Amino acid sequence: MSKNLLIVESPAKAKTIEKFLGKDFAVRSSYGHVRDLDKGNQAVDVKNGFSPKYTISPEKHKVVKELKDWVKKVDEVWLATDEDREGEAISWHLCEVLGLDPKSTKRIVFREITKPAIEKAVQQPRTVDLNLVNAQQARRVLDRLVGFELSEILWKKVKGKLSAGRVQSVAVKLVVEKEREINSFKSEAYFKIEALFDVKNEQGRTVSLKAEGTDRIKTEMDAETFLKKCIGAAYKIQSIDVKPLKRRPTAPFTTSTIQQEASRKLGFSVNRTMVTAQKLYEAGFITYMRTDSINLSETAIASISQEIEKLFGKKYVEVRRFKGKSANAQEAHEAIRPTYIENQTVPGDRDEKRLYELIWKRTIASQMADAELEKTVVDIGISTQPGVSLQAEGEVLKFDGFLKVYLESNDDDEEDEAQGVLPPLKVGQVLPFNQMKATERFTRPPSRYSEAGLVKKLEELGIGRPSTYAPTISKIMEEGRGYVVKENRDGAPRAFRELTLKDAQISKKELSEMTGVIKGRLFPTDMGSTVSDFLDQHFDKIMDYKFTAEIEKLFDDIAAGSREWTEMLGTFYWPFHEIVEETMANADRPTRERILGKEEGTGYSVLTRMTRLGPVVQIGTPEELIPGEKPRYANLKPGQSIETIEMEEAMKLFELPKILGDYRSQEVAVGTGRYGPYVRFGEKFISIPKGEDPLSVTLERALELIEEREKVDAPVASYKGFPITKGTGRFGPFIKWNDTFINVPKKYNLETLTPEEMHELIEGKMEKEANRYIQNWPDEKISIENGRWGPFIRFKKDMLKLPRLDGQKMSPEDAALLSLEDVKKTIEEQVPDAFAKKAPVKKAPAKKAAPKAAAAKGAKVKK
DNA sequence: CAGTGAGCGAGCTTCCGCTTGACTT
Repeated sequence: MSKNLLIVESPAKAKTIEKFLGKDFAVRSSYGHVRDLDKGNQAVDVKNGFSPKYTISPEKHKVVKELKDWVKKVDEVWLATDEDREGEAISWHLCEVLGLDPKSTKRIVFREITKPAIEKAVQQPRTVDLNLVNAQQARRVLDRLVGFELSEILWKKVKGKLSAGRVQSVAVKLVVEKEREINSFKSEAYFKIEALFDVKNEQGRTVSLKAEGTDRIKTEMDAETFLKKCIGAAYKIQSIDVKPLKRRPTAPFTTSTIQQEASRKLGFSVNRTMVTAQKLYEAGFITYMRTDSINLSETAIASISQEIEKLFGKKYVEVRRFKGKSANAQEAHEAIRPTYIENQTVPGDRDEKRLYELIWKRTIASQMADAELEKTVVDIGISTQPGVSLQAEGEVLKFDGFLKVYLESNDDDEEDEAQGVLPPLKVGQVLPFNQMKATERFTRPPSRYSEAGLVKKLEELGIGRPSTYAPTISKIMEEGRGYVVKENRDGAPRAFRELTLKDAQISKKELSEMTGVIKGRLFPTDMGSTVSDFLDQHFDKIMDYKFTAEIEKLFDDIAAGSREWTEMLGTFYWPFHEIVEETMANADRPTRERILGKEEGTGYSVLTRMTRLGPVVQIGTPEELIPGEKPRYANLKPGQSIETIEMEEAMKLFELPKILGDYRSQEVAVGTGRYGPYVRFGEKFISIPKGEDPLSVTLERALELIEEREKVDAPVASYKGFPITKGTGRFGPFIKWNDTFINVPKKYNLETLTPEEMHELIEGKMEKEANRYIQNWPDEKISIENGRWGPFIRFKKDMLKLPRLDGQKMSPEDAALLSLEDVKKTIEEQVPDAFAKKAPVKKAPAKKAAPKAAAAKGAKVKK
């Protein structure tokens, strides 16, 4: 029987430490916080010194019970939660819950999970630092008060279920402000000079030497003048400047930097990065992944150096100890690194392998020598234009150092052409001219945040913690909340001019390039900018980027014992609360009206407006309309914003949907919906091909589309009673059966496909999915399938349980016999409203008001 | 894949930080 119980936060950590400490210690985990403020609105008694009401989190009851049992069994309990504010609080909450005395229970800390570090920690126990605990309580209570009171204002003034908080609201504001910066950015055109000379290289072959003008030229006329002056000029090398250059590796990963690099190099979302890292951590391959520290343990540094020496040789080793510089770092852990640096790869899925490789390389590189380069700048004079020169640049890698394994990538895809080696050149050398170009370029607006880019910015501002970066990003993009959306945008072609001087002739060309292609960047929605502006207007202090940093200083004072936590809360809360009350009572609902113009014919105003249901364009105001007439509304389409939409675009929203006519006594209409422009034929929707303007679709064209579709939908054969259809889609020719698309391999001809061949294809596909397929109801998106643990119901994208037979799980055979009705009933038990076409809107007449409700009604005073 | 759009009504929603839950492809 163990004499000691040691409690840490993470179960994976517990496992490792148990090995280090031997059989006198049982090591268990708290799984993070075990208690939190009560869920409801009464958890903080503001009038009573902000006294907080804590409860054990429902999902932690089991953990707490197990820990209690352990406490009874052992002689001594050691609290070994993380060495930061939250960790200290967890220890204190554990004392409270487990009935331990915080003044005498042993508290130990270590920043690295290594045997010496833990043995040393056990030699130096202290007790729980109540000042630090109070700093955490202040943080927790402040976040609750700010979050709930701001959210409640939004419910009243904007829309229910919205949320606001110290972290998320600032994150949204960053995205909103970036968008405004981009919208107000005026791109300027300029001309860039690039000349090519014919020079001999070391092997005597003629190669091109590229040189660029040092200044931007403003207009086409100036560019032409420049080129004209160059006709017949001599180009002589005036100077050659050779400079040694060093590049040093970046620090090992933190949560924020791994998110950025995995985003740039692997295209991972921050969530995918964290999920993958968690798996690697649980498997014991990497150290803890939620960290703000760039520090490596001494044992790690030693083994990394050894590994580098083994792999690349001694001269590649350079021991580095990185110093943290992030605003709000608490550094309770190490940087993210492989636990065993000898493992260059690990088992696991593709994501795990790739992320691990990235971590391994970054860690190795961080302890490697600088890369040494030699940068050459050649200055070339133009005989006809004294004072003006061209520059050629070259870079030679003298020693690769850490570049042997790792190069950090850049977020902004600036044209960072690799500069190569220059041919041999001498000062005074005259260069044979080949050609010169003046190309039109454009200044670029700032780029929108990627998920990881936003995390980086938040970290710089000291807002949020490693464990919350990914959840915060998800939160502001959440369905229903939708302050921010991640989007791709197709680019648009842009014309640019190019002037070329060759053989003493100047020629002009107009070319085209794609511009504005966007992949996975964050855009604010109109709800996002509305809420952000509203909060900014009334709560500028909390929306200030410096707010967190300022209160962090006060939390530090509390932690140092020089400030009382409830006093700090009082100083903050009461003025804040006064603004809350004032805003609740008097602030206008933000409608964000913007007049776009007058409608032709009626003369009614056309304006944008924010409604409870989202952003709209409205025609006609109550003052203009004749009594009984209602304003007309149109919803904005994805990608449009009430902030930027203009008259012409706005009026188009009212042109669709449009009825084109009748065909076979069914209505034919054209419109544009959530999934893009469509032609509707009776109940059937047919997508209009990409690039075709729905407004230009005539009845004739619509019938074409309908017939095309009918050809695809017309059954050409059947299998097991279900029709087979065929067509050509995005991925080539297919046949479709029972809602399943089956690709037609090249050896078949789609046109002449026989029913037998189709059956062959279907059976082939089914064989592949034999394990999955049992029964399928195509129209209902319901199927019964066979999973690893037996049969289950797939309903849309959900996987649901099957009913039990005599308390037993159903066999696949039994499951296959179920009728659609039985299955639907089972689904309804698990997913309420699963088959409700539309939620019943009309409610039963209001119940008699309960006395309490009546009192509340009377108490509410309208401004 | 359209229509709703104001405000009320009754009772719901909401914060930030720590952790890993878990029955399925």
